[in-house]
Amino acid sequence: MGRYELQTGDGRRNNTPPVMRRDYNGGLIAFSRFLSSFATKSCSPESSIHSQFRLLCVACDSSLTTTHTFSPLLRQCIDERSISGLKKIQTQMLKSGFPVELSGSKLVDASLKCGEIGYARQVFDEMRERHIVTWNSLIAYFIKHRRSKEAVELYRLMITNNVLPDEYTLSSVFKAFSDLGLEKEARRSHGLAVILGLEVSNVFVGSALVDMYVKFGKTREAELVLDRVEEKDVVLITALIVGYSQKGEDTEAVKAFQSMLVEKVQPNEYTFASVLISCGNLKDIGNGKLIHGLMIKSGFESPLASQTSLLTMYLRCSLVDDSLRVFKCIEYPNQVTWTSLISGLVQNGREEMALTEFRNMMRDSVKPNSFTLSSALRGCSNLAMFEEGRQVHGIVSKYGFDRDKYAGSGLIDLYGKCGYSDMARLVFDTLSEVDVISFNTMIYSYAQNGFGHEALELFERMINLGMRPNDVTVLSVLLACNNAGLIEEGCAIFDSFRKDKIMLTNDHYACMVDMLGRAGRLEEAEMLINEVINPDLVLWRTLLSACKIHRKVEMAELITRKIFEIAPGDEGTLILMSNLYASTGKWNRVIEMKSEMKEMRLKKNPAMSWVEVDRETHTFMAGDLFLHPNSEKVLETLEELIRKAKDLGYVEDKSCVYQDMEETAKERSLHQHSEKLAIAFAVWRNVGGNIRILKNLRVCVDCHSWIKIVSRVINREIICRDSKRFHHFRDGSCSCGDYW
DNA sequence: CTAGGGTTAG
Repeated sequence: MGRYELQTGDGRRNNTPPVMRRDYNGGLIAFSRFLSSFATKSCSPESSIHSQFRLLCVACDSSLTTTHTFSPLLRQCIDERSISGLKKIQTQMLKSGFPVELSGSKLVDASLKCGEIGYARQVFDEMRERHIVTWNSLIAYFIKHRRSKEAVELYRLMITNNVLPDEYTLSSVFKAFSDLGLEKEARRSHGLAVILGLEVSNVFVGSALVDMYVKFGKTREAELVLDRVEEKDVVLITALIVGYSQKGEDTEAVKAFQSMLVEKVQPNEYTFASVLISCGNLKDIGNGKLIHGLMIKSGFESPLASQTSLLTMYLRCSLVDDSLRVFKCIEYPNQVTWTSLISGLVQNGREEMALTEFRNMMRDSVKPNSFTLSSALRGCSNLAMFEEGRQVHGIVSKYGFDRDKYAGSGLIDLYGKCGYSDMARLVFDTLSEVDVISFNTMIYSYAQNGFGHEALELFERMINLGMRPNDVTVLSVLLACNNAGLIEEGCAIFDSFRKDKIMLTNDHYACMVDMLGRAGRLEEAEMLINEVINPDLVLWRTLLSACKIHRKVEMAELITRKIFEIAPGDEGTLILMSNLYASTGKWNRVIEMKSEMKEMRLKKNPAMSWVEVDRETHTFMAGDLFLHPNSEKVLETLEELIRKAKDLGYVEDKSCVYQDMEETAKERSLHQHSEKLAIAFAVWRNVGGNIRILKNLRVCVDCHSWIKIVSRVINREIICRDSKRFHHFRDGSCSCGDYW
């Protein structure tokens, strides 16, 4: 009998299993205990089930079993995920005279714990009468595996079978209702919970209800449920805080958190994770830091999700250094943590760092998702980093996000901002699902590249698909019309949306003012501004720049007075006026403007251009010939390009010079504009393919006509992104049609 | 034997 040798609870050696000793005092209990200890002491699970089973058969034959006797063996089967074991137990149970109605609950539970729904369902279906626990177990299983539809179906079946749900049923089934959006049915079950008194008495039911109303977006009703629950706990209150936070009712979230502290309910990692997001949204760094301290004091600073929220909070509050300090303390950042860091850095204008962190993430073999990729792509497109963006595109493909709408709109934005709206369109056409934002991004890409008709066509398609355009859509379409000189189309679209006043913001009006103003319809533009309730600085400045284009000094002076009422000594206005006076030869007034600027300690933004050559970005500043180490070669190339351009008819446009100087000096000044230097550099370095340059200001008339001719001279496309839009120079003309 | 809440995006 060596194989039955075991250590009993009191330490004595015992060579005979209790059942063999026919111990009538508690023999059953002893047998169960024996099986348990056998199960835990066994080294080889395989043999353990087998031997236990043989013992069980002995017990059954001796009629020494209750359903309880099977528990240790069931536990063993669960540990080993042994469905065949469960089936043997069922057979044995039936043989011992236990009907499935009696053993079913345990079997269903064990089977579900083994992850085997099929067998559980089979046992369930065999039962003619089912204990409430059986229903609950199955429903909970479906909820846990996000099979909400099956959960609800089972719940309905339960009701039709006249089985009343209890607190367990209700606390899980509400999640399925919110998941499926079954609000009406959910409310009926809520009513049932009220009738059964479970809404107030059971905090599990209460928090499930709060969570459900929160998911339906009904925070007010969630509040009402919470108020009725008798004994409020962390989970209940946290569910409501989460609701506020996700709905953007951030002030409410912080308030609920504070009252939770007053009620002496201890917040935990979940609570911290959500309330910190609200602090971030509110840019409430005071409460944010306070909560950070509380989190450390309560010992909940280590769970990853709460650390991620902390990181996000600091990033939203633009405290990049603090956020990096938090990040450094995180031992194993996951996908979400990295994504939060990368997107936060991009939002704070730290694109280079964001991309470095993106590479670090890849190095650590943390998989990116569509959130991560769209953030990394936005980092690239903000700086028009084409090569870097191409590499990220490679990663997008590698992880199978080519057809994803989030990563996709990042790619569309990237190609759009790098001047390749055709590549952007290729991405757009492969998306598996498009929504308003995909359309907006694509329309905006066309808009900034001056492809007005394409943008309008897409807009029309969007309407035909029954998609509701939003304010960004309208702005992109208007911008497209503006950049392509499609004034009548733009006015028509604007008028059709004007009835829908909510859609139109100051930005829309600014776009229209720019459009009309540039077309010389200054009075109409001014009438539009007067229509706006609160015309802002940008609107007036837009009209002012139209005055500058058309050299309407008188009107400009009137507008300047208006602007100075809102913003005395506004920098942009002074620069515009100075340039207007310069182009109309009023040099005295130019000096006045400049001295005023000096008084205000304002400095004009230096004009700069960037060009990417061999994956390296080179910077050029207007008039600064010695910024670059190869300035001699650059100048040599530039002179040659100017000479060749002149052969083809280029003449300097001296009205672009806003300084009073000799004519030859004006010419020299024009020759040293930053975009000319950048192009000369790219030509000297013999860039393959297109030349792409980026400017911080708008391209001037002189450079524009020069670049047109140069594109023919070197027989290459030159793409220039200025502060507003793209110009594609090809074979002597520009995509903007000389209208910008 | 069965139950409730969290972090990232265009």
